[in-house]
Amino acid sequence: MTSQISKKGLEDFRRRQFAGPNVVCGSSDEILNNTATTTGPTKGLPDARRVIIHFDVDAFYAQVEEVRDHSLRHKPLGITQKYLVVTCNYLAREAGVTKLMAISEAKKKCPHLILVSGEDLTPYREASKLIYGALKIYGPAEKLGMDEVYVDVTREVQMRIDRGAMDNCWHGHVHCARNGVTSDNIHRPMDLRASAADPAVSQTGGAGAVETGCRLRLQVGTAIAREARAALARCPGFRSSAGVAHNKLLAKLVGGLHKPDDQTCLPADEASAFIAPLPVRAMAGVGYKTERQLQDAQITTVDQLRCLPLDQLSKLLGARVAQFLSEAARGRDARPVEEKGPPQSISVEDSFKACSCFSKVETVLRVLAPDLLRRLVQDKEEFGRRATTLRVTWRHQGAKRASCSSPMPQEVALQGMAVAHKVQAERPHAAGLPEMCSVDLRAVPLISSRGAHR
DNA sequence: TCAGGAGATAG
DNA sequence: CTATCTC
Ligand SMILES: Nc1ccn([C@H]2C[C@H](O)[C@@H](COP(=O)(O)OP(=O)(O)OP(=O)(O)O)O2)c(=O)n1
Repeated sequence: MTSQISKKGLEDFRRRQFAGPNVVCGSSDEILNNTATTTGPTKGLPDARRVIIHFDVDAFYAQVEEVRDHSLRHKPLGITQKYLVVTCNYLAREAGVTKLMAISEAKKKCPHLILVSGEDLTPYREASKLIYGALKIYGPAEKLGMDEVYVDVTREVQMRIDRGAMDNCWHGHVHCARNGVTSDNIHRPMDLRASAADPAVSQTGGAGAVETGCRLRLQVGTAIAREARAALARCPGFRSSAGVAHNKLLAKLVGGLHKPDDQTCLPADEASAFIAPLPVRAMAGVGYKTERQLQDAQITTVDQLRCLPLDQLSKLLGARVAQFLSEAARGRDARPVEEKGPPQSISVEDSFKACSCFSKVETVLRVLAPDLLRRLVQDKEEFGRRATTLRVTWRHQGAKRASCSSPMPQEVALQGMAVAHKVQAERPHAAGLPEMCSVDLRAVPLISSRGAHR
């Protein structure tokens, strides 16, 4: 009910500043005290010894289009899918356009907004590969979606320290929790921004005291992040933001604080005060449902989460989520950076004005099926894999999605139609019944066929 | 979740 | 298969 981070008014403005580190409980140095160890590439190292960088390309689709067509640069640009501006460049954002805004609204905010269709994701997938390739040279890398990459640079950091290849400089911003953070879009509390910096406490890089131990490791991490972002800007040609911290959770949380085209480091002793005032929804993993459940228990911020005993949290959210959140609320996150390899499924989907006539569904399937098959052929050429199962998912207006699977058929479109007919036959034919408004074809799992590669 | 489109993972 | 979450 109350205390939505999305409410209006003064009280909310204050809350939206997430600034006051009025930590209710928990010490301020959980991370340094943490003795948990991780598995994977840096297995055996205490959490605080890792150096993790989270990279996020700014306004990804928009930058891809700007690189493809230089005439789009220096103009407000929106990328569309159906009637949505799915993302836009930062010139458009200055004019008030936001991610996932309706085209009509975006045009009102910014009449000169240039629109480019982003319905074909192929160029973005290609760009994504280049980005990943450029970043993975710094250490084990994990791709999240198309434009984000975690890199565990612990070894690279250690190597530089061993060689004495340090410059004793902090690169980019070093976050100070006293400066607080906000969210520029009230509907997106996960997109954090640093509040106006207090010059007395803010730090924007440069040299200072000679650092040692964990601080030195992070400092070297900021040099690596700067180099990597410079490389990205030169070769594939994308500006990006980055977060440098001791684990994935914190690196991602601070990574966007000085977006666009800048980086932020979070020293271990700032972590607790930094996350305490954040809304729980800011943490990746806390979505719509979890936020609501926590709200029902009067929990909206991370420090409130800290105060709830684990067993009570488990009853609310289940043991797994509770365990993760309990750690996360204290700034701890032992999840390793994992190299995932190629995707395990390929899907194509289209939505349309609700329609029960089969001709529409058939028309859509006759486009989707060849699209899917093309991508499967490409995947086979690239990775020597094939799919065993076809899953058809559909949605009726106002209803939840439903799906059914079958062995991968010869004729994908025909299988889709068969499913559509079966679904229709099983529905009562009452007038005014909601009609189908989206279909999705998914090939899964993608497994190596014998004699592949090589 | 008001939308579009893709992918992962838990139960 | 469904629910939830992510970008
Ligand atoms: N619900 C979503 C979220 C993201 N994307 C796509 C469009 C984005 O360009 C890309 C990356 O998502 P981000 O959330 O990182 O957003 P941007 O990179 O566009 O902008 P920002 O500079 O805020 O990171 O993924 C999408 O299609 N649908």
